Amino acid sequence: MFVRSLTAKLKQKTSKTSNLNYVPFLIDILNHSFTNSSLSHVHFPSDISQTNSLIASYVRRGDPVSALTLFHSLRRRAHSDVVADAYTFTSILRASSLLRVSGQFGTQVHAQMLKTGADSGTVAKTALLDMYSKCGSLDEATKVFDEMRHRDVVAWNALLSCFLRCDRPVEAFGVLREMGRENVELSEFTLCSALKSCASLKALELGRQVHGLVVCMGRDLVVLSTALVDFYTSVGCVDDALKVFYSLKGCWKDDMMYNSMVSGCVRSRRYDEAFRVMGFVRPNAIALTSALVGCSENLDLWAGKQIHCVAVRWGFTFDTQLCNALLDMYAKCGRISQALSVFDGICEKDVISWTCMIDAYGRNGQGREAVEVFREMREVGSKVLPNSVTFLSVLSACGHSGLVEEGKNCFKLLREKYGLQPDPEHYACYIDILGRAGNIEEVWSAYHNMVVQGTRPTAGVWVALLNACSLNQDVERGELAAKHLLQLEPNKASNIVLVSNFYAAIDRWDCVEELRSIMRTKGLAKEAGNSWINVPGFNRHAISLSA
DNA sequence: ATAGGGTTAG
Repeated sequence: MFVRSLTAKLKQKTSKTSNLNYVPFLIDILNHSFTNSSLSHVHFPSDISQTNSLIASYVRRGDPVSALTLFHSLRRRAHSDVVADAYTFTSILRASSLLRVSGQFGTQVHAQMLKTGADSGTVAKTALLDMYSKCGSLDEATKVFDEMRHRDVVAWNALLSCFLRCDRPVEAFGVLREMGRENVELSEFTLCSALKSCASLKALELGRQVHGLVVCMGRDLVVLSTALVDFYTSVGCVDDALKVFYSLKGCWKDDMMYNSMVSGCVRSRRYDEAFRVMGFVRPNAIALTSALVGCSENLDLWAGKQIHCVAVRWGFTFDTQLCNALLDMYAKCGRISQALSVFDGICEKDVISWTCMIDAYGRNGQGREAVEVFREMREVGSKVLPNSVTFLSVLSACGHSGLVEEGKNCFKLLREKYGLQPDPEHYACYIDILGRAGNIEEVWSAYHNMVVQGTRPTAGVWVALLNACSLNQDVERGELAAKHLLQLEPNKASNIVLVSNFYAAIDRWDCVEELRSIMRTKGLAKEAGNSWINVPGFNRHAISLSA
C-alpha cells in the first residue's frame, strides 16, 4: 500500500518539475520492489534503532530499494512511536546516492531532516554534503559545510572530494591549505584526494611531498598506492609509478591497482612494462580497454593487435566497451575493414559502438557509408538513440565527403525528430557543409537561426563562416567573421593563417602581408601537420613527418 | 558520513 501512495505522490511531483530524468526510474524500481523485495516477508521492527540497523544493513548489502521502501513505511506510520532520526536519514541519503536519484529526492529528505531537527549533527551534515556533492549541486554542498559548527576530518574530506568530483582541483587545493591552517589532522582519505588534485594539475613536486606523507603514514594501503601510481603516470613519471607498484609487497594488489598501472604504462607507450604487469594476473576487460585507448592515441596498430589477441584469448570479445575501444583503435589506425568486422561482431551495440563506426567511415572519407550506418542505426529502432556526438560524427562525415543533402537532412533530424538542441559545434559543421556547396545565403541564414535560438557563436563557428566566405567571395561578411574570430582568439596562429587565406582569396595581398608581419612580431608559427607511417622492421614506432 | 581504475567528435 505505502509503495502505491508514494509512487502516486512522485508522479504528481514529476508533472510539475523539470527533473524528469530520474524520478520515473525511481517509480519503476519501487513498483518492481513492491512485488520482488525481500521486504514482503519482513515484519517491521517496532523501535527506531532496530529499524535503523535494518535500513543500514540493506544499504551495506547494496539493496537501496529495500532501504527506501522501509523508510517510506516509517513515514506512513508517523502516528506510532517509531520516528526517523539522524541515523535513519544518513543511511537513506546514502541509499539515494546509490540509486543516483539523489537530486530531487535528496532535497526532500533534507527538508524532512530540517523539520525534525535531525540535520544538526556533524555526521548528518556530512551525509548531506556528500549527497549534494554526488548529484552535482556544488553550491548546496558548500552551504551545508558552512553551516557546520564542528568540522571533523571526515567533513573536510567530504568537501575535498566534492570539489574533485566536479573537476575543480584548484579549489581542492584551497581546501587543503585551509585544513592546514585549521590544524586538521590529515587522514588517508585526505592524502588520496590530495594526490588526485596533484594528478589533475600535474603538480609533480607537490605530489612528491604528498608521497612523503603517505610513507610517513607507514601503512601499505592499496588504495593510496593506486592513487600514487595514477599520479605518477599522469605526470609522465612511469618509473616512479612502477617503483610504487613493485614496492607494494605486504599487501594484496587488486584489479584497480593493476588497471591503473597498465593504463599508465600504455599511455606512455611502455608496452613491455604494461604486458609484464598484465602477466601477473588474469587480464581483465578494463585493463585491456584502457590499453586499447592508449594504442589509439598513439596510433600504434602493432600493440593494438597484440591486445586484440589477448582479448580473444581470454574471451573478452563480448564486452561492448572493450569492443568499442577496439573498433576505435582500428579506425584511428586506418584499418577500416577490421573496424567494421569488430563492429559487426558486437552483439549488444550501444550508442558509442554506432558513433564510433560512423566516425570511422567519416574520418576515412567514406561519407556515404557513414550516412548508411546512421540510417541503419535509426532503423534498428528504438533501442539505441543517437546522441549529440553521433550527430556531430554524421555531420562531419557529410562535410568531409561533400554530402550536402544528407547533411541538411541530418541537421533537420537532430532538432525535429530527436528534439536535441544543436551545439555550436553542430552549427560549425553544418555551416561548413553549406559553404562548401556554395550556398552562402543558406550559410548566413543558418548563422542567424543559431543566434535566434540563443546559441552563442564560438571560435569554431567563426572559422566555418570565414571559410565559407573565402570560398564564396563574400567580402563584407567575411571581414566581419574575421574580426570576431580574432577578437575571440587573437593569439592562435591557425586563426591568423585562416584570416590571411581569406584576404588572399579576395585578392587583398596588402592585408595578407600585414597579417604575416603581425605573426612575426607576436612570434607565432603555425603548428606543423603530422602524418604517421609505420616502417617495416620498426613497426612498433610510428614516425612523425612534419609537413 | 569521506578515498583509487574503462568507451564516443574536433
